[in-house]
Amino acid sequence: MAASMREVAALAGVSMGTISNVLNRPDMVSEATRERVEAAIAQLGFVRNDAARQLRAGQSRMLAVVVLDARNPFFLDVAAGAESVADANDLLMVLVGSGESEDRENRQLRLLMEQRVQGILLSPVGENIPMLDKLDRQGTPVVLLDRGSRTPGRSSVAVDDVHGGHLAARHLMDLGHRNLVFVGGPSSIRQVRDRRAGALDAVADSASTRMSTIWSESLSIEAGAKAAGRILDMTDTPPTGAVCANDLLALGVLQEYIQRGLRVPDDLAIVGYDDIDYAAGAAVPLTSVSQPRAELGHAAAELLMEQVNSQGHNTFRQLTFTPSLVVRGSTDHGWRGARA
Amino acid sequence: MAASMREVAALAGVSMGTISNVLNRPDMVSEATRERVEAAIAQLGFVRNDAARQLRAGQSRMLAVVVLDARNPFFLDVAAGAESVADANDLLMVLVGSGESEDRENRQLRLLMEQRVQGILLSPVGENIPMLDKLDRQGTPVVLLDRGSRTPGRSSVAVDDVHGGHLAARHLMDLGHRNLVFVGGPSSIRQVRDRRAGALDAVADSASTRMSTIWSESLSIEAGAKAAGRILDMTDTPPTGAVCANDLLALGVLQEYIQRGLRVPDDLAIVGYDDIDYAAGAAVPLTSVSQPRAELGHAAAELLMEQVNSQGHNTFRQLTFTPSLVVRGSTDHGWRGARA
DNA sequence: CGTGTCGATTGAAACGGTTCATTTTGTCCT
DNA sequence: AGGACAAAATGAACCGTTTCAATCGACACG
Repeated sequence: MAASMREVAALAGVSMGTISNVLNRPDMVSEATRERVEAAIAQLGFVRNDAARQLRAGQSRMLAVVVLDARNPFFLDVAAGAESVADANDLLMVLVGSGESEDRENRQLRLLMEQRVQGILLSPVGENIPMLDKLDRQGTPVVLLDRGSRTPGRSSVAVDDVHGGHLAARHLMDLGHRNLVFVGGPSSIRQVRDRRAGALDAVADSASTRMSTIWSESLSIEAGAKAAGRILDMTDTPPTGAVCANDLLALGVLQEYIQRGLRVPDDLAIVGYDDIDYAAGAAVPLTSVSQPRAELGHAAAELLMEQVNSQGHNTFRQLTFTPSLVVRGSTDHGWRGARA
Repeated sequence: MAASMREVAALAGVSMGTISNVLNRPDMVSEATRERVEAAIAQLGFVRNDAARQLRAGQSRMLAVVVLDARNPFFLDVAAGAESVADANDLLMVLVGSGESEDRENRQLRLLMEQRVQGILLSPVGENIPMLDKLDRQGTPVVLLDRGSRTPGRSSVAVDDVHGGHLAARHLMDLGHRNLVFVGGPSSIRQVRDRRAGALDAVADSASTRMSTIWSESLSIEAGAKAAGRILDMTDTPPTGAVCANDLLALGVLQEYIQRGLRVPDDLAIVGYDDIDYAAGAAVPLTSVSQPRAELGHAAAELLMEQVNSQGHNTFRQLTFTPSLVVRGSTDHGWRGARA
């Protein structure tokens, strides 16, 4: 059913080599021949078989982004950043979600390895990834996303989560809050630990400021709503400001407060993390620590292409981005947002 | 660098055919040989080259989902439904976002065609897709997502948007609203037109009910906020209920109302469409028309596998799902949601 | 001891492109 | 007309796997 190069060659009355030249180095072919070949291609509806091409070339024209949670808007924005690089190199960028399961992640990485993808941008589920060794032996470049890598033989792109946590807590302290609470979890996630550490660090600057921690089960809206209930139970020293490990948690806390007729930021000032689009769109727009999402993806993809192109003597690099704070209504009572 | 089957065969002291059998039909080889081969595979870190495999087999082990907007939670849920089918068939499901650009869609479809993917689930940007002809000629199965197809020679999975629109308007009418407004756009999008038509149909049942339309530029939160301003400008016959073409618009309207100190549903009852997770998480949880998102993806993937497996005499089918209404606080004042 | 059977293994031919050394064609100059 | 040289086109080897007819070895039976 699918026409092959051989048939195109027969129809156009040329050799297969010429067809290949028309496809890959058009200027090496005379005008007349090229037109004849192109007509034949159109007539037969020929589509180049990339399997055969990559069998010879040794690698495919795909770049894969494997993320922890394909539904988290943060990762989607990161992927969008990577896509611009893929476009520029005429590669197909493909998004694969591991759905927080290590088994799935392994299976998907295996399949991608078998595809001989050009490279993988990986935001891993767990701390140590046995599959990485296999990928290395196989020669598939990998760049770690959103996680600093300790090993020098690997490129990674990350955001300084400690600094981000610091910014969030500092902002609340600058507004006069002296009794803070950190909402996040599970503690097995590195990002959560780092952000908390940063906040604690900021709090340590002021002798009069305290920060407690509420460990949530996950990083979802529901977990945030539950956490709000536990904040309200802290009647002896009620917090006036909350630092949340991500925006979904923050949205959950916000929702629960409003549901109970309380006011934000009057009763509780809330800072989120990631600055996802839904943060600005909340009923009380969320102050959030903003990560350069697209730039993150872009930089990671660039590092990947660097590895792809520098066969042999790779230069690995660890990039760290700096987050910034976006102030909105959930902390600043007088805030009037600019509307796009 | 990457070990090939030939090397494994040499190390294990068997022929390539045997290696292939160990990989694909393990029970055809003797225990002793299999163990020897497996040891060799492990030692060399051999990974099967799918390019060569698919060159022989004629198709790859990938299934692609190409969606209009990879950031819309609705499509992500649909993709998750399709993924379960991919898993069951040991296929790699891959998500590709066309970012609402027809050029990109074309480019990506071309690259996928070259990959000889098993099939494509497509939620197209425009109304007519020239690339479909090429895919057909090439023999790549395609199932249209979220859009009924008029042509009998093609499978599709869609939701009855007219019915959904009807449900939304009917619900508001049942609550006593007699002055409605539909918010949606651009009108070039089929889903928007169908949902509006359904709502108009419901309104036609009651002589005392009216519905006007506000055409928005896009289906985003920002567009919803703008639309809210225009609703508030309708001072002669102020609407008391709004039917929105999707949840993002509804969230925008909601946000703007609350921002201005108005109350939902008291000042305006709002119905959204899609029932994305953020709908339930809004400050005033959104009543929404719920589509069976995961089932949609699941069914579409099943239809695709059907086409893949029934070489030759394909039986195409057009499936239509029925949406349902989920009532929450944005229309029902007395609503007290169950919290998970 | 020959013969038949059956499971395990082999070896070589595909699959559809790309590549590159080689041959053919075309042009220009003397 | 002949020779030199560049441009254009050729054709066969190669990439790594799968497949299948052919072969091998072991064992049972007459």
